Amino acid sequence: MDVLMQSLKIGVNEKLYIKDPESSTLGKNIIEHSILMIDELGFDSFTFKKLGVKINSNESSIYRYFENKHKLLLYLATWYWGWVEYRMVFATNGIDDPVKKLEKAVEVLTQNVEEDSTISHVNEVVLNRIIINEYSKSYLVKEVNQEDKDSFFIVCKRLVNRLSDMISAVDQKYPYPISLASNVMEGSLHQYFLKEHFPTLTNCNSTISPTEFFTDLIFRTLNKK
Amino acid sequence: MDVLMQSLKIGVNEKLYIKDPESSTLGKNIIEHSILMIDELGFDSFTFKKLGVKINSNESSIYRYFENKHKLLLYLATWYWGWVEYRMVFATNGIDDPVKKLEKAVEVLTQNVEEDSTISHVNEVVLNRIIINEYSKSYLVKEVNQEDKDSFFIVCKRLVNRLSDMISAVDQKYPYPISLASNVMEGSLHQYFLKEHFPTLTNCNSTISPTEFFTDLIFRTLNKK
DNA sequence: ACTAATCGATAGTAATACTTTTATATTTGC
DNA sequence: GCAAATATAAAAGTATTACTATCGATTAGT
Repeated sequence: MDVLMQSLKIGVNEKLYIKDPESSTLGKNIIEHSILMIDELGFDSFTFKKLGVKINSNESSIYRYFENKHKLLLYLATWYWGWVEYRMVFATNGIDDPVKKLEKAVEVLTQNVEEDSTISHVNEVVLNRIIINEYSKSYLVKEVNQEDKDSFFIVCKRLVNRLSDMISAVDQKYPYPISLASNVMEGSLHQYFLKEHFPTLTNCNSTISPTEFFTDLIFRTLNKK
Repeated sequence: MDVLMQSLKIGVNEKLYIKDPESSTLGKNIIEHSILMIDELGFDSFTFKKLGVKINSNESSIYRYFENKHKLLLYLATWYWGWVEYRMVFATNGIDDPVKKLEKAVEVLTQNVEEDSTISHVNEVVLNRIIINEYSKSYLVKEVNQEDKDSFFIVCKRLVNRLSDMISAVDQKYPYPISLASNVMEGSLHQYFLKEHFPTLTNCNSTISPTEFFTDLIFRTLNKK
């Protein structure tokens, strides 16, 4: 990953936290170890009490940063999509051919986060795993409409819109660009999940990647000029 | 819906319950009102205690039918997919043209459950809403591999395989039939969710249905003979 | 009429998801 | 370099959840 990334700070909606975790050592510790712990225990079994023990801090101190674990998950998800968006914009910037541009965008969005490109305290490889396993839980809640009004999903939405625009740039007549874009985003996470837990429900495996499947799907679907 | 449905009993894996809810009035009450209550409160806020109050029964009595609310959700989901599978097999049976057969299958799988075709105590319209909003939570858990071994997802898997076979029957050379099938199943739920809560992330609305989007997607993707 | 199964009621436990208070550090502003 | 402000740790407390266990009353089957 580019050196530029090391000084990059992904901006996250201020309503998602009480105190900015980037502003202190404890805050960064919370982020770093919550990622590892959610991955280890699963989001449902993860608690602030357990996290407090792990980082030698106190439950009540963590509550000064995040209202609850749901907000923390939203924070991590926003950070993740912000990071993906950055990489997507960076990777597609300057590509003039719409087909190649879309191809690159799909690649960034759907590719496996492999190399441990750890920026500071965020382990992106583990965070990617959390998004695959837990992201749906962040929006499949009764409060989703209010949370959308509070712009908690704005980064993810922007990303889908970017992809949709690139789809339309390839085929202006295609009638469902946004649905295709949201389908690729969500579907990609799902194919990774299937690959791991329900291998009989996907053709993706060690040789065929979700990127291949979705790239093929998109370009079969669109009429290239 | 066919009269035949009225006498139909959808079989559910016996490990999912302690006592068969179909075997008593209380059991049927649990099913009927848990569906309504999960829809109303969301799965996260739903508890056996609240359900007990609603049906004028006792928390501990409900525990005699289901180990916990997670198993109840798995039960409802299995019932739902069994019901969809039945309708899909019924609707596609006897269609010889692979294209028409696939078209029909996609229609059944992705169509909105509208008419209140209430079989006995199960309200399928509301159950469909629950599946859209909560189904992911039934498998996005740490125990998923063990639960898969216990065959909790067998009905859903069979359904995806049926669709995959119909895809291959249309285009034997298409390399990702299972991924396409699982993508349609999961993606369809997701497009309904977006339509309801994130309308800017989907082209589906009151005039364009998820069925249209996915039918179009599949037939653009496949080479018909 | 007897037996087994079913159910409701009550009580109890351990864990969760917080909130509040207080004492102690640490930082920073001057 | 010191006072004031801020941050953190520790402890205690509350309401709710997710169960488990026990017991007596009712009902159902034979």
